Amino acid sequence: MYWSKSFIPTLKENPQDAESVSHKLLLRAGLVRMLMAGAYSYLPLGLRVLENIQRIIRQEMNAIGASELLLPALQPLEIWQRTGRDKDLGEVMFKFIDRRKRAVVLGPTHEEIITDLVKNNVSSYRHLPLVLYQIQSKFRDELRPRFGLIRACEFIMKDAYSFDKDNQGLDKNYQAIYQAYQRIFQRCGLNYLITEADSGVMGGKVSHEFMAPAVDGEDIVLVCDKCVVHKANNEDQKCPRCGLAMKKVNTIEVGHIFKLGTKYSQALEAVFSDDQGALKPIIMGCYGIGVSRLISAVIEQHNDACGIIWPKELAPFQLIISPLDVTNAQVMQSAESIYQELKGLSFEVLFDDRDERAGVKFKDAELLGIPLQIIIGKESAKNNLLELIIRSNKEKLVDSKDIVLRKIKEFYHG
RNA sequence: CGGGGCGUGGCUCAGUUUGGUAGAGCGCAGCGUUCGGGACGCUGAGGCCGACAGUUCAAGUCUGUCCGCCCCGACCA
Repeated sequence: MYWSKSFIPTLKENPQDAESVSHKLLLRAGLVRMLMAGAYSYLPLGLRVLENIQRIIRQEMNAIGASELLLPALQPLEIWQRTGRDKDLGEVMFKFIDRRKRAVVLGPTHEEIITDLVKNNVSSYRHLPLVLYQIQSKFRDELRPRFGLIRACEFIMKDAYSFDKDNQGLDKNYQAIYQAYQRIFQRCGLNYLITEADSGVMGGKVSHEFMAPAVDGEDIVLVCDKCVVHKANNEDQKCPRCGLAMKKVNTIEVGHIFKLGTKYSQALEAVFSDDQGALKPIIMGCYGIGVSRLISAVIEQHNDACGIIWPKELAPFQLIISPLDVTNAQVMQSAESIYQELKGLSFEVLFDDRDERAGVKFKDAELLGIPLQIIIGKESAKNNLLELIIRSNKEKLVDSKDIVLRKIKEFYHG
C-alpha cells in the first residue's frame, strides 16, 4: 500500500477531545475519527487492525468447532419482553417505532435472538452440542460513552453461544472457549487477568472475566501476588486464600464468559427431546469479546512516548518502507525493489512514498507503531544496503538485502 | 442525570478579566533555498468566533437559554 494513495491522517498534536492514552493515539495515528460521542469511523489503518483481531478470533473459534453466523441488529422489542430483559436493559436499548407502528430495537446483545433461532431449528439431542458465534456491531445507549473505543454506543463484539443437552456438555464447551480466549488474547499481545465470579456452590451461575490491566481502565481488580485474582467486590482487600492484602489494578474488561443454564431457553421455550423422548430446556452459555475495545486495550498496553507499538499479529502493516528522498531515483529504485519483493513474500507493507522530510517520516512511522521499518537513504541506496529498525526496542541493522530479509522472516516466522 | 472543564480557519491554541468589528504556530496552495529526526524565506487561500435570544451606538468578549465534546460520579452484557 502506497501511503499517498491511502487515507492516513496523522496528527502532530494531541487532540483536544481525547484524554486517555489509547484515545489520543487512536486519533493521532489516524486509526479512527469520531462522528459523535460513542460512535467512531474506522479509517483504513483502524480497519486493518480490526480485521486482524477478527481473523485471530475466527481462527481460534473455528478451531474449537464453533460456527460463525450473522444475526440481525434490527430486532422486535417483543422478543425482549418475553424474557423481561427489555426492563433489565431499560434505557440502554436504542428503541424506536417503525412505519408499521412496531416497536423495534437495535441489538445490545443477542441471547434472545439466537435462542429463538435455535429453538425453531433444533429439536433433538442429536443436534447438540452446538456452538455459534458472530462478530457484529452492538448498540447500547450508554449513560456516558468514554475513552474513545473503550466505552462506545456502537461497538463491535464477538458473541458466542453454546447449546448443550446437559451440564457436562456445557462445562466442556465452557472450558474449550475459556482456553480459546486465552489463545486469542495471547495472540493479540494482550496482558490479561482472569477474574472469577462466585464459585457455583449451589449449582449457580459461573462466569469469568478477562481483564486487561491499563492505567485508564474503568474496572478495578484486586490482585493477590501469591494466589489467584479476584474481582473488586470485597472492600477489605484481603486475599481469601492467604489473607494478605491485595493490590488494586485498573483494567479494561475485554472478555466475559458465562454459564447461563436455562434462563433463556426456558423463557423462550427452547427445548429438545433427549434420548428418552423427554422434553428438556437447552443448557446455554454465552461468551463475549469486545473486539473494538480490544484495540484500545492493546494500545493502552503497547505504547511509548513516540506512539503505538503494535504486537506482530495486530499491526496494520508488518513493515513500513521509508525512502528518505522520493526525488532520488536510486533511493526509489531500491525502495520499490524491496517493496515488491516483500509483497511477493506475502508481507503486508506500507510504502511511505510521500515527499516529506526524513524527520516527518520517522515521527509518523513511530506514531503508527508498525513493528519493522526499512529506511532507505542516499548512502544506503548507493551502497546497496538496507536499514532495518525494530519499533519496540529501536534496534537497528544495516546490511545487505539478503541479511535484512532473513532478519525480517526470522522476526515474523520465528 | 449531578459536579467540573472546554467550544475561535483542517489541527493545537492566544484574544474574553478591562466590549471598539479576529490573531499565532502547524497544515494547505505557489515560488525559491534546503533534504537522516516534525526545515527556512517570500506570497496566498481559508473563520457568519458552537447556536439562538438579549444588553449596548458597538459583542469572540457581558447576560440568558440551548447544543456539542472531554473529565469525575451514578450506571454498565
